[in-house]
Amino acid sequence: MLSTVTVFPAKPITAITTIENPKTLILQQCKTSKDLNQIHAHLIKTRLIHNRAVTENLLESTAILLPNTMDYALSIFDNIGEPDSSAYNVMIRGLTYKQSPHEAIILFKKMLETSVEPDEFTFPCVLKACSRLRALSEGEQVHAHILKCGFGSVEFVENTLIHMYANCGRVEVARRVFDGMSERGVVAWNSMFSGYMRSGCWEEVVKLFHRMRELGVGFDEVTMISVLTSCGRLADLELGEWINGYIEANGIKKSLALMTSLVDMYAKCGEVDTARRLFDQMDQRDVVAWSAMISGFCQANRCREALDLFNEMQKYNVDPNEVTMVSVLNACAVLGALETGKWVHFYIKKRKLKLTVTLGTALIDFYAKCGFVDSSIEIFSKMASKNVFTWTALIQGLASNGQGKRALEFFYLMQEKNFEPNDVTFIGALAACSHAGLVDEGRSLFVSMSKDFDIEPRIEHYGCMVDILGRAGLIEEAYQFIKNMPIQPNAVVWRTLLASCKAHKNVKIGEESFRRITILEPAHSGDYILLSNIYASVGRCEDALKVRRQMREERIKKTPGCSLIELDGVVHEFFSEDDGHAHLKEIYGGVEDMMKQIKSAGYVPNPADARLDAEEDDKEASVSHHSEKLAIAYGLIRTPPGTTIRISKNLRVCTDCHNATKIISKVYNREIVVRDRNRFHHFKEGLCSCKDYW
DNA sequence: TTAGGGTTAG
Repeated sequence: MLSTVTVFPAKPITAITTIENPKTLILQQCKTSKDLNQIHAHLIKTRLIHNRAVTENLLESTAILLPNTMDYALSIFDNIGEPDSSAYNVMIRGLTYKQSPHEAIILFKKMLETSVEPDEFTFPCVLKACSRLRALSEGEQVHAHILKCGFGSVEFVENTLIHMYANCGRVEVARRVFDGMSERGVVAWNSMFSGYMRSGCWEEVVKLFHRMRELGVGFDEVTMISVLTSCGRLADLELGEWINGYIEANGIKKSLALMTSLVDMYAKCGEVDTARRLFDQMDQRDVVAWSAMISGFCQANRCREALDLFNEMQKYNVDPNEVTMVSVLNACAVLGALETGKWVHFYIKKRKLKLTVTLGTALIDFYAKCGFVDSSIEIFSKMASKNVFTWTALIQGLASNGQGKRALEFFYLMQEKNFEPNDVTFIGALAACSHAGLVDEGRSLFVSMSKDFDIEPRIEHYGCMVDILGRAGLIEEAYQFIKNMPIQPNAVVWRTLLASCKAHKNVKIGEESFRRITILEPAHSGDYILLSNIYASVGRCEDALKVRRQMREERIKKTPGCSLIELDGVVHEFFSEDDGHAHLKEIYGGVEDMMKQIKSAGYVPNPADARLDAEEDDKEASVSHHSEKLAIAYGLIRTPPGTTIRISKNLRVCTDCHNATKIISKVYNREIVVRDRNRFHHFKEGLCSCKDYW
């Protein structure tokens, strides 16, 4: 402190003994560079600066202990006549952590050039610099020096080598170093775990942990955190619970990080309620803990609870960060919670959160899933760094918003920019072809993915191809394509063909597709309806009704239909026959009345549904649910001008909502967004901007 | 020197 410094010159020369002891050094008490200046001046005046121990302590204080004094440290260093390895170590360490790992490596080179022998403390510092820069070739050269200097068996050095190789993406080399160690402490094991985790080799973590246990090596909290994280990724509940049991049995204190890994493990293993119980038990919860729980709900497809928890987090005054927002945006995208998502975007800008690759990608995905693909493109163009996920999210977003050609433009552009498409990118590109009706392009992409990109087509890719051919009306070709598939077609593939048969009125192949579906899995209600609609579309109304009757006789369970409507930033879920939102109906009038109004506005259900309407007792297969949704939408449309009505539907084929939205638009002449599974349709004046429509 | 939460499809 300054008071100490002011009395310092008055002290007799015996003060040197204090100064020479690095641990009790006054220098360490410096808080600002001004304090440092005064001491430095005094050292020069008293010639103590020529004492090596004193100078090195001054250097350590400047380079490591104080912030923003690296340039000062460099000037001191440059004035040391012949710096020894300790002086170099201090500077390399300081540069690595505070200023520039790059300069740290340059300094290490200078050290070798001036023939200063590195010691065992030099290498961990310089390796850390290589790690931070992911400078593999420099790291390898340092490794060579380590061997040359005979420090290859120093555990401390070996641990850092493992870390360096793993961080540079060479986890297999890290493993070789690990295997070659004569003695492995728990840190070596933990470094290896962390290396595998960084490369996403979760199985290897678990395997290595079992090996650790076989060898009877003791493990610590860091080990458990790594293993729990891996259990979550692998959905290995058994091992996760074993660790939890171990913690309980040994009375280990659960730190914040350990608790968070437990919450994360349970949530990722599907035990979200257990995770929530643990989360509620935590006596302190930081942003990581909250984020883990929020993402847990998202991954369990409980997005409403994710958003509720996000609101609760704000009540606890915990500030969300980039990672939190990724999960929140994910939930908003699934729920179609446009207002909430927009608020998140606003918050990111206001709080100047870093637009990381992941966060940017989540934003792109969110806007695209809500049908605002222009906002997706805007974010995409603003992102400083992108990866294959970013490009894929945009391509998929464009494809599912009816902009197939534009999606393909980005698909080719990404390759020009040297981003290699992956298997998911191809799903997006093939979907783009299917929506844009680009059959030949789809065919050649399908061939190219295995030939040029070495990606083995999976069932999803085959499904996309069937969709491309089927939508284009090439039903027979699509059928032959399925029959010639080298892998077993699943119900989804046949269902895709069935839907094409409905669109193109192909009874024969439609019947065959339906038969195949029933062999593979019990047919869904939607399959019966598709088949029934195929019959109805060619005028075979008796057969259409027969299918509906069969459906009822076989008691085919219909998944409860669900609509999501966002009103004033709150997402309301409506289930078929559910009366939970009676208050909304009260506000906007009775459902029955609305039905009448909709019908009087000219709603004409398609022929098969019209017949079903007549069958009063057939509630399961009736159109009433869908009409109810429309009625609610009809009510909500009386919100102020400019309000976008957002209906999300999961069950019906688009023809229904197409008819329906026509009516609403006709009456109110407003833009309406209708969501069909993961695709949004914008309707203006009754016309959908998305050309991809059954 | 080691440790907790995140993105594309289906």
